[in-house]
Amino acid sequence: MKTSTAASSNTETRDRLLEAGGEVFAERGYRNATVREICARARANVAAVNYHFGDKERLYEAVLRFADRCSLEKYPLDLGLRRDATPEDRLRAFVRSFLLRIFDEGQPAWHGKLMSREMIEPTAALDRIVDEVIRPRFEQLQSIVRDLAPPGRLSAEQVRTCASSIVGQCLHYHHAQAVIARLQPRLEYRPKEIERLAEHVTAFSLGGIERLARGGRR
Amino acid sequence: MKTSTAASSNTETRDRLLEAGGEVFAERGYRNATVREICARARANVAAVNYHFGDKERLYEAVLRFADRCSLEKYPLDLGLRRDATPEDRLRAFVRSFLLRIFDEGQPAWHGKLMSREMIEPTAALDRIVDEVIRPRFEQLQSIVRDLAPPGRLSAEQVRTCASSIVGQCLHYHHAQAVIARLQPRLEYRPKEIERLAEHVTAFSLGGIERLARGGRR
DNA sequence: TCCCGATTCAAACGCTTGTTTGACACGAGA
DNA sequence: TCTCGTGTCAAACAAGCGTTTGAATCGGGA
Repeated sequence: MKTSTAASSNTETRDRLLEAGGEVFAERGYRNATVREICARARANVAAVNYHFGDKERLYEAVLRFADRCSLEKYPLDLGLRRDATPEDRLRAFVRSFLLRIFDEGQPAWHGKLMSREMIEPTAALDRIVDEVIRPRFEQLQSIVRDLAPPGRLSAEQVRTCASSIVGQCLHYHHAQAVIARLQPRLEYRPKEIERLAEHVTAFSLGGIERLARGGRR
Repeated sequence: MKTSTAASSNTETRDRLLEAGGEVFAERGYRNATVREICARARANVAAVNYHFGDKERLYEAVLRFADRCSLEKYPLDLGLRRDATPEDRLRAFVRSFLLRIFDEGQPAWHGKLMSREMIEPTAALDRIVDEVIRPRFEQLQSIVRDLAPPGRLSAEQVRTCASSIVGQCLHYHHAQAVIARLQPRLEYRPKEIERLAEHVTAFSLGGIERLARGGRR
């Protein structure tokens, strides 16, 4: 029966597997995550994944969809801005939201980490993720970039590479954490540092777009 | 005996293992690379790695050192510039060299790929790599950034984050290849495209530094 | 009370991994 | 010619992986 009974300790096993799966997949990536560790964290038997989801891959897909739902609630696509926000504010909000999602340690902390994992170590789920999650956000960023330059000053390719440059900067701080920590010890990613980072990436990118819109070499 | 004999088919097994190891480690990362595939590509027995290097990890270390040596020959630290090159030219040369190393398909094509792997999926070798390879290049980039702004206009932290932004942009095009290919089909990384990419990253970053050096928000 | 479907569990399966083993081949030095 | 060190090889090993199995457990409806 689906109704919660005394047999299941509070939350259903299925839900605990989704939660534990999110954690472990985000930490280790799909391939290096083990079903055994996920089940251990969910306080479930090794066979639980296969019983509830079929196999490891379909658990992963379920985790991704679950993460999407949670994340869209917490970080809506409109970034919580008013319709008449300036392009500059929209860029700032985009970058802030991006960084917060990646470094989030809160409830479903792992959505951003799962996405950034998937970008560098793709699985069979990548096609769907690109279509449903990444492309919409990327289009949104491109439209912000377009609005930041006088009309017609940036080619379609320039808009695209600018957007890539912005995304690349944000992801770098997460991917290369191990290296950055060694290059600059005693750096922590507390909320305050993330705000400074967001401010830096925003300003740096505004400068980059500005210069490209100015055209030519100098 | 070390002297080449009729028994070894042309190049020594040890050398072929280094070469094959470089390829496979660069393609799959340390963990997902298998000794069996490396040995197969090197046309050697499965036991060859353990005989010549002790274990997989020490083969990896040997591959890294080997790659370092090859790479330093092809891409010298001075970037082949004259002493009186402008900071702008030095940045352009740095970015170009960085991208070429990552996308290189030539002889020891895998040095850049190995480094970029190590940054996002560190192994026990990371500490040494940061000290001997990454930190020197990063200091070099920071000094370029400093020279691009009027003296005293950028804080030490700003110089550091600018350098990170530049590195992040370059690495992104490599790490996120799978996603970028889906966002923009029929994109190839031929030498010509890499030059355009280098020009973009350079210009974008010059704009970013410029704006930050100008100070304040706008 | 009995039975049934849903769920959990320990144990095992088949596979891949890195590593070890012992036999074998071969050129050089005595 | 015999011996020895170096290198190669097929085969096996132990450990870890995802998955399967068949029995045990439990509540609710007949």
